[in-house]
Amino acid sequence: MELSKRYQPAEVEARNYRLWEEGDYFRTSTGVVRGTPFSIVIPPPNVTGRLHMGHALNNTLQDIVIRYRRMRGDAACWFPGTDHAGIATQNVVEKMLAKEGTDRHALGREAFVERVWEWKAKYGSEIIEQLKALGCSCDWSRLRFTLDEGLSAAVREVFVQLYNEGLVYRGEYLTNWCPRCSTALSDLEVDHRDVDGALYYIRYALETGGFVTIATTRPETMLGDTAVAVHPNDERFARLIGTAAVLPLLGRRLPVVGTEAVDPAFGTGALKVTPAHDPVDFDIGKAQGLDSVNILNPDGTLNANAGPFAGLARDAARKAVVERLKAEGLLEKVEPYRHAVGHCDRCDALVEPLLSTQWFVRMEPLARKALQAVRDGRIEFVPDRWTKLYNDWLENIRDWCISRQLWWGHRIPVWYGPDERVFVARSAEEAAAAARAHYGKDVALRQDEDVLDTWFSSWLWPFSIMGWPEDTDDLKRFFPTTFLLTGFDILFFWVSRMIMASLHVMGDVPFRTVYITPLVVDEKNQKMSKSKGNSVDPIDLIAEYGADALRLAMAHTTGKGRTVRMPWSDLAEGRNFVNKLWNMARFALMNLGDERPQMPAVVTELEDRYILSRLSATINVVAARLDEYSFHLAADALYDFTWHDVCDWYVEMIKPRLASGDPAARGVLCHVLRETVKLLHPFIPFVTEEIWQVLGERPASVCVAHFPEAGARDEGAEAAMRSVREIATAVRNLRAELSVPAAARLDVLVQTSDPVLVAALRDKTAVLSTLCGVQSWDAGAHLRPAPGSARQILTNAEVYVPLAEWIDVAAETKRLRADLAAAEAELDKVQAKLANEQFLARAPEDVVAKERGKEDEFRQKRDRLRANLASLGA
RNA sequence: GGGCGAGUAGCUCAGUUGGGAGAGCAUCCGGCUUACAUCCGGAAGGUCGCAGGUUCGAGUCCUGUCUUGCCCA
Repeated sequence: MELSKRYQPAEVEARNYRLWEEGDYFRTSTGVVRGTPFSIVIPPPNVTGRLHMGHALNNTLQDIVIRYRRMRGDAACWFPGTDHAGIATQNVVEKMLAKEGTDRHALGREAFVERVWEWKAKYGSEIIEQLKALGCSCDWSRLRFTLDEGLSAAVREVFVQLYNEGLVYRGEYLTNWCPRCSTALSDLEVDHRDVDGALYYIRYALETGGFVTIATTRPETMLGDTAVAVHPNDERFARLIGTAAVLPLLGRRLPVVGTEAVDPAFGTGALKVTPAHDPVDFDIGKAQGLDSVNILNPDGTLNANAGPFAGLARDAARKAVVERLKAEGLLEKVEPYRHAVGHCDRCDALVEPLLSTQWFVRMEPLARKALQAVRDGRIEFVPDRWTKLYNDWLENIRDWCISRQLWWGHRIPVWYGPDERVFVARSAEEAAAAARAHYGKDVALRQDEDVLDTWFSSWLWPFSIMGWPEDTDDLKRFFPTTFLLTGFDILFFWVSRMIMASLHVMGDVPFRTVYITPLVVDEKNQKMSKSKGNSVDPIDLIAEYGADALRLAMAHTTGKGRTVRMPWSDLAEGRNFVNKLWNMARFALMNLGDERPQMPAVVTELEDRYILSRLSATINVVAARLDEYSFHLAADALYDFTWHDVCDWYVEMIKPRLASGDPAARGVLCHVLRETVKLLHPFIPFVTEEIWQVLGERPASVCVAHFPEAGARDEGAEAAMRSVREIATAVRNLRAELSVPAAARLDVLVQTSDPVLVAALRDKTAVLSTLCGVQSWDAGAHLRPAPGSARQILTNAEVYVPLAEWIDVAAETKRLRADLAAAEAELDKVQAKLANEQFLARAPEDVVAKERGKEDEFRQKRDRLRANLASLGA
């Protein structure tokens, strides 16, 4: 058998993913009912997207869970798919058109949408391929896209249902408008950031004479002012209420109104009111019955209402307005001012509050059910601190603006009659029929031009992906899903909304457990993003370290914090670990040849008993940690077991037995390798599959093998091994401290009254000799060290090595004195505790007993050290 | 302004109901020992941010405070 000395991930990964696909192992049948259903729906990545570190993290963890469940015998199904991502995708294709020197308007709607589909056909599967490169074991036969016909039908169905229930409505409200994307946005899609701006103080003449000064951060919006507001209790201004001011530059008459919405402490205490362009002003306008003057075109330039400023872009308009005010002596002063400004989530353009007619979802009734589902435990967040954020958001929820002035997405299923009467229907035919019934004849209907917010399809994902509104086998079997894993950045966007939609539409939760992953950040704790230039391409990492290494790094860094640092050192560590495992397998196979020996009927050798006990312990730990989604702890346990227990001690200890062809050692080694490979498979699927294939095990792929079952622990063997390891370490330590040449063979004398240790040492003499470079051992209760022996004092034993030629008595004395000081300090601590009557009275018995045990140990060690110092003449 | 994280070895972080401070990397020393130098053996390194409190006992619980990050307004 020819196995490379170093593990070569690239070739192995491609070959084994092919093996999985050809074996159809990830496909979960609905026909044959086997195992408990365990389902996950993938957070659908954007079709335009490429894999980023967040995906690498999330999908690794999901894959670990699903592979683990599959091996446990559950009917594990991971539903994959992609999201049409309205704005993002449209932006990408528009950019492409711009390069061609054209734009979507020149193309027209139909041709444009056609182009996007072409684009999707060409590039939309890239991210799927990248998920495969990561090793994701999704059931690809169930791959869906949010714009598929079935999922679109779900969108229309829900829209119609909610409309009929009065939960979807149309109205003219102030919405967030992105002039660059030229569409309305929901509140969630606006990113508020503090920016350095200015506060402009502007004088508004009063009809009664004099003027009032107002302060604003957006002077150009004055063109849309329809009032001036002051606080009714503000002595400075109260008398003005009921009078009027004159809007500078345009001369519009502005009533002065009183409202408690004004903060007298901000600016001058007088507020300009622009109902069409500010949320606070909008509310004031409604309450006071003020006019609204919209001064913006959809592209962000000023419209005819801006008078002489019409046609200017926003920033140009601001400059022009400020210049004119200055020229007319109406600009009192300008102060630097830092304030939060809304930016478009997608393109980073400044968002404008704009009065427009949009479709909304009434959220409060949906939110109530969603809160209840988490409150009564039908849905659980891990870590559970996210519950609070979820509750806070839902308790203060605002209606959701769902219409988007885009072409790429689900067209709003609303048709208008000649008299603008609204027909909400699942299809044009259904709308036409409704219109016919209403008008008594066929009329031409016009469908709403807008599309729905992408999230309006994503929030149906857990059931639309299973074929709803059809009544499918998948829905019966896998809905509600078991587990959802995603980042906290879409807790509101997606997770909460799925819960709301599912409870309302399906009458059940969409999933039972939500695991919220940390966010991957860079060395400076900054969020990774392409625009910042600090993002890392996981595909590059896979090329450099291998997919398994990346996965192990992801699992290993995932604690319970809110962020994880880009795990550079874990990547190398993961690569090394995979290579270590690979070489362990290589070594085993070199020894086993073509045989796959059985375990011995009775396991007698200490190290065999030990490794089997450790294997059982590790199986239990890994299963328990995975069941509670503590990925890092599971990874730690695997790492320790494989590297230290198996490679460092077990394999080293059985080398002599393997050399002599001992069947027990061969059988146990084969068993341990097989079980370790299965145990590791969910984390590092590629290398474990490769080893599985070389082993020629059944079943034909490790991904459908049974997860290991823990046997009984053997505490005696574990304890004996601990002692033996301690002795070996003591000898090695002496060699290193005294710079004994590697080739020198030592004679070692272990004085101990522990019969188990004596027996173990006598039993393992040969092995220990190899491990520590020893030629002769003597162990017993009443041994006397030869003069000039170096010594290591352990709790239950003294290790003596005659090393007259390397020993420096002064140095030896110094070392022992340091050990003595440490032992005495520990003893003092324990004795102080035991002298404390409160402690004896109040601490639990087992704790007191443990302290007494420690006192005994430390005293023994101290006495041994004192005696040894005395014998050195110190 | 409100909320939520994080502050433990030089670095990155573990530390599961309060009961002997850990790992990896980096450093230093010694080794190409026949699976692996992506390796093996050994060592050094910490008043657990600070100040109080609860407790027989606090890295762990409570209060305050500082530093830092994120979310919401």
